[in-house]
Amino acid sequence: MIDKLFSNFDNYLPLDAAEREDLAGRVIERKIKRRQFILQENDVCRHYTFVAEGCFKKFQVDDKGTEHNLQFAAEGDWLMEIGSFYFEKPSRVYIEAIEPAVIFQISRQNLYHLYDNNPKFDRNFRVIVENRLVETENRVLQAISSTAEERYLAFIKQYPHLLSRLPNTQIASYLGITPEFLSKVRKDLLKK
Amino acid sequence: MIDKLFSNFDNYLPLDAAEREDLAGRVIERKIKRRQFILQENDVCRHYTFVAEGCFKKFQVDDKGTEHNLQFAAEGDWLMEIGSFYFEKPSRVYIEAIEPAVIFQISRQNLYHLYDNNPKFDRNFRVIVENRLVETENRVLQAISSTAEERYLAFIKQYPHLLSRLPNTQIASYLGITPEFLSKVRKDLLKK
DNA sequence: CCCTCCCCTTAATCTACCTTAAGCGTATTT
DNA sequence: AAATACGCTTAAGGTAGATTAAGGGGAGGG
Repeated sequence: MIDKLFSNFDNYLPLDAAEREDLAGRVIERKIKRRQFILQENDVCRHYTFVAEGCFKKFQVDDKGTEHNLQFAAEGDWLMEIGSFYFEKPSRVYIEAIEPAVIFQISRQNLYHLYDNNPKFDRNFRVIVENRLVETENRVLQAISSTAEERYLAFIKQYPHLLSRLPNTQIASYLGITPEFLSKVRKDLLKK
Repeated sequence: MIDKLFSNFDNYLPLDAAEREDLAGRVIERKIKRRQFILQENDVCRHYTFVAEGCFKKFQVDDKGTEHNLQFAAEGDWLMEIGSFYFEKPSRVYIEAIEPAVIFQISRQNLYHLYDNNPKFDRNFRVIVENRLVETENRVLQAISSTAEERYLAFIKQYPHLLSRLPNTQIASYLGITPEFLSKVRKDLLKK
């Protein structure tokens, strides 16, 4: 299972045998049940999480109790609350498993160890964060400039593998609309 | 003027004399006029930009020709199109000066040189990107969960120094609403 | 295997926000 | 100093999307 973690780095700067060993000694493998939380509001986010199997949602809850999905993460994705992780501040988000999952987690201490001892890790984790930033800026743009229908079509295009695995209520929350309205959007699209 | 660049790093890991010298030799100082572009759509973003004086907007233009502001950057802020910069892809955004400005720019090559030769730069630029990510995720959350009035109030709170310097049309574009509706929001707030 | 809790959908009413159009004041340019 | 462009506002009418309420189907957990 840890091979999935290793091969994730092949997308960036691949790891050699020694680096894989170093990494393997610094991550913890965990099995997570459906609906289990790996981060709750007000807790400090103490790990970078790599998803080897399963699917998570990262979301915030407003004063009315409504959830707002900020990110989905499935196999091969990284997941963290970056502000909480680096500054050890209480998290404002929850991270919850949507499916049974297997993850690898690395602590801040161990991550810094990797950064300090090998520039390749440094570069790799930089690119991981940069990719998240690109994705997130795209979302801001879509949110301020596109209709719900356009955003739904963009979601389908960008995350086809998630479409069949997520209930529409979760997708609606991600798109920033109500499940009822997503239902209407989907119906209107079928007519076309 | 370059002292503003140096002292920006005091927010993270401060630079010593040798590091300042190294950095100074690798940045270019430029004076930018009002309405001048430092990045246009389809050009590759070749620099990280530090704003020492003045103010910029980073925006995207949709098919109807409408501008959508993704970021404002004033004194002490960093500015780049990260996807274009690292992957040398054509930019989808414009960066334009709203006021006459003085900036320092560093090329990818020189930035990598700093990364490779001193972990402190590495760490500093990582934090700069991480902070952008935190800010951008906040914006996504606001966009999908708050009303225009709430977003306007949050903007005032987060960027009070920008409020008096930006025309309301630009703020409206940042908030994802029309100038006419922002005008109404402001009127309604005054009544309260 | 049953029960309960999700999840999806439809439809009516309501509201936040957009569009268009027009008028006015103040910078910027010539 | 005139000309022009730009920014702010108001208001009427229109649309995207929220809210509320209700019913039916399917899956997970006991």
